[in-house]
Amino acid sequence: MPELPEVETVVKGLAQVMEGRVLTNVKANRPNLRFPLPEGFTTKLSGKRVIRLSRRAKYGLIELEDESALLFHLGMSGRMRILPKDNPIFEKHDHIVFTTDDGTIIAFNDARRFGFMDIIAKGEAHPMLAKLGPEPLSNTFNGPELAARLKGRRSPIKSAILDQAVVAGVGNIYASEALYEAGISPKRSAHTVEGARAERLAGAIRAVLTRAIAAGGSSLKDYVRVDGELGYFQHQFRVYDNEGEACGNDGCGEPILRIVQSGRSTFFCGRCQR
DNA sequence: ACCACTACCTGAAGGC
DNA sequence: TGCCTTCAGGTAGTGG
Repeated sequence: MPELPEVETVVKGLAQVMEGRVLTNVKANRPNLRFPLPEGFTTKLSGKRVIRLSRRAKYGLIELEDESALLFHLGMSGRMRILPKDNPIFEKHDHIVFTTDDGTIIAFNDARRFGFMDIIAKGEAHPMLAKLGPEPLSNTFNGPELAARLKGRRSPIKSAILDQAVVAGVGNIYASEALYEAGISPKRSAHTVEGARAERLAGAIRAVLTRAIAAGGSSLKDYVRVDGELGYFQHQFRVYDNEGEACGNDGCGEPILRIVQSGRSTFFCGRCQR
């Protein structure tokens, strides 16, 4: 589920309850998520003060006072839940539980366990962050930057923008949404997206992600829902999961199509996207 | 280097 | 009611 906007919303929500607080207790209810938890996971975190929360691509970072950091990825089904202090109710798949010095309990819940966590030591770079492409919301991300990374690629553009080395943080939903907004067919060969077309796609990626983050921030009270769920809000998708619905572009109305590319669903308008 | 495919794991939804 | 199949928003690893 979580793509860049969801992770951003989760990070903002976690910041509200974690920043400046000490992790008085960290509990792992199992030894592994997608990967084994690192040696000494809970003891390396316990007693440390959280300095700030940040995000890179779809990764969240909990930065600690000793300049180490907890890196987390939500995978497909990962959620962060802030439990009510007076009556914390745990659920199935609450794998990692954090307690802060003001008694707040945060549970990482992940049914499918495609998510993972790791600890980055002071001064080290994490290998999973090393290969990432540009942040789509940074001011260095633009048409020429995108075109340069698509150069020589013969795969469909939809598959190419799912590659985190091309642009970091776009997932299956926003790939379809951005291509629709840019009027580019998901089947178009990636290397033909250059010049004005690449500029349009870079702008569409930025716009779609920005809108999704805004929807998270405005429909959640400061990113934390009353039930404690972070980052999951009502999306308004224009094509994703809308197979057969009428295209909403002025004067179109063609049914939205669904195809499979690299084993993943793609939704698009066969008339508006070329 | 690139690209398609598989594996990882659980749960929800649909067909019968 | 239950059994079976298919699908799900991610990414590392493999082999062509």
